[in-house]
Amino acid sequence: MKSDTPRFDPRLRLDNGNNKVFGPGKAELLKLIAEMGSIRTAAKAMSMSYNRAWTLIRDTNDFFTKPLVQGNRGGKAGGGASLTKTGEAVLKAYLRMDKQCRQVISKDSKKISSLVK
Amino acid sequence: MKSDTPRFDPRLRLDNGNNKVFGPGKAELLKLIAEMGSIRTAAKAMSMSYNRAWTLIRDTNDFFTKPLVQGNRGGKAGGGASLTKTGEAVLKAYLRMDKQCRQVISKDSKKISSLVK
DNA sequence: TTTTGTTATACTTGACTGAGTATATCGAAA
DNA sequence: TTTCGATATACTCAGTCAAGTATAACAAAA
Repeated sequence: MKSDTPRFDPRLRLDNGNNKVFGPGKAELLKLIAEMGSIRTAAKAMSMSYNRAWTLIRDTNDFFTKPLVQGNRGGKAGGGASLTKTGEAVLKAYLRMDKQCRQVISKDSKKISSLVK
Repeated sequence: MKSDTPRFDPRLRLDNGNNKVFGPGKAELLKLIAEMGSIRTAAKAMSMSYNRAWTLIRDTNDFFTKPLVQGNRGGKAGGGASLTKTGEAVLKAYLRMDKQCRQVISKDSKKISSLVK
């Protein structure tokens, strides 16, 4: 049973007034880095330039009291990146929020979607 | 008890692939139009140009099977705008979703926010 | 000490987007 | 029939943001 009717997407964003501290994009990026162990590979998986990904991570690391991503240069494989404990905690909490939101909006989301062309 | 710690904002967006069909901006605009009875006044209240507001409404009306906003030209007051039944229904459902999301994310939102500089 | 593939960083360019501007349209009331 | 303040619509312009490009730094292994 597949539905191609568009549904609401809860885009949870944390903003500090001037900057987009954390949102769905950074969450997805963190998730992919955790899975793949590389900023470069994660960026490619999102069809995002490495530059953009790196900039997002640099900013993210700056916004929090402790960095969320740790990068490692050199070595046989050239290097890699992984989530810190803090990064894992933030990602986990974010994913939980996202899931819960999708659950509570389900009914109204369908209702509104049914009125869309 | 006021807290100036930034919190997550659930930005519920309905997307049809190419277009942002409905989201927090249009919801706010509809809400203000309902309250004020005018696109112009509502736009000003959001520090938004009338043009921008009108364009958003035109698109919104196009996206749905029935228009959400009805504009009236002429008359003593020059005209005005109001929500249709559909518009009221969509806005009401959206606001309900928004409220429920804020409730379910409360705990995790605080948790993540506490890690922000 | 050369190779390798990644992270780290600066700079330039092009596309998108909203603001601004201008103008036409409308219809009730004066 | 003139006025009035709003809706309705088409343009142009500037600022923002991401993509692209280029290059340095790095450290383990061959």
